[in-house]
Amino acid sequence: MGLTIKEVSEKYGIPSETLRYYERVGVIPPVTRTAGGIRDYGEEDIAWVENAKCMRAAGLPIEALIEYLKLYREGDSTFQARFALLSEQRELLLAQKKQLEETLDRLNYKISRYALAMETGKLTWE
Amino acid sequence: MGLTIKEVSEKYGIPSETLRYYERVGVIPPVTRTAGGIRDYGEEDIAWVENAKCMRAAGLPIEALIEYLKLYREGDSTFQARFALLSEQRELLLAQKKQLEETLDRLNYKISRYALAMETGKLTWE
DNA sequence: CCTTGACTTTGAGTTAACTCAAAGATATAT
DNA sequence: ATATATCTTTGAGTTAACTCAAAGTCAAGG
Repeated sequence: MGLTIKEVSEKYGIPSETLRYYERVGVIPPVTRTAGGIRDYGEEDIAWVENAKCMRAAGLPIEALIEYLKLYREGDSTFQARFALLSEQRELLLAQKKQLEETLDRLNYKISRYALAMETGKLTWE
Repeated sequence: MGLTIKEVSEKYGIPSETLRYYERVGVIPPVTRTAGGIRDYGEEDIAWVENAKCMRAAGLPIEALIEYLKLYREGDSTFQARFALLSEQRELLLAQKKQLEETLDRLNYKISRYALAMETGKLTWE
């Protein structure tokens, strides 16, 4: 009654191969199966997929996701380790964001100069 | 009177191999040389290195930098093309920034839940 | 029943951006 | 003069994260 792999693939724009790959290497837990052994993505499964998609889109390495899932499956004794893992990744993202902003500033400056240059026909300094 | 490749490498934390690679593929223009043919990075050369470092740190593809330099060396007739190129890259960075913020939100939420869980000993919902 | 899609395993291929190595020739600093 | 750094070219190796293909089996919908 859940979604097939194809449906999940289309809904989230993730190739079926990648979904299987994520499951195989442990980015997401084993997906619920039908009696016949076919993947039948339930709400939980989909939440994991969604999460993986979000984290990957921001550039978290697959290794971090794999490690997180591993800890998750080990139970409550890994709260601290999971907390540390997520905190570390947050630091990395914050650094990345800062870098992005720096680069955007530089890009904006250049772009504004080109806008001007295109009016006057020449770059006014540099 | 400028800097040697080693000095630039150390100053910017970019391996010498990468500096030569950037020059070879056209991420930066040919570097000034001594009479003996050894690279002698002047202010301009260094400005290009700095720029490449910044852009790469934000994830701009090398291809974009190569294309930019190619246009740059073609002269004033490419203002518009350069403007377009930079604008496109800016759009990509803005999208990336948005994604980063989304992911940070999700990460912060999770982290706060773990902080709570570590006090109380269990995850309070999910 | 038949077609279409899903399943598995295995292994190779791809892309970006380096990164390293080898070889032999010069150059520079002490 | 000598030790250390640079130079060139060429080509192979690396890493991450997929991506594709082959081969053969199985399941589900009409």
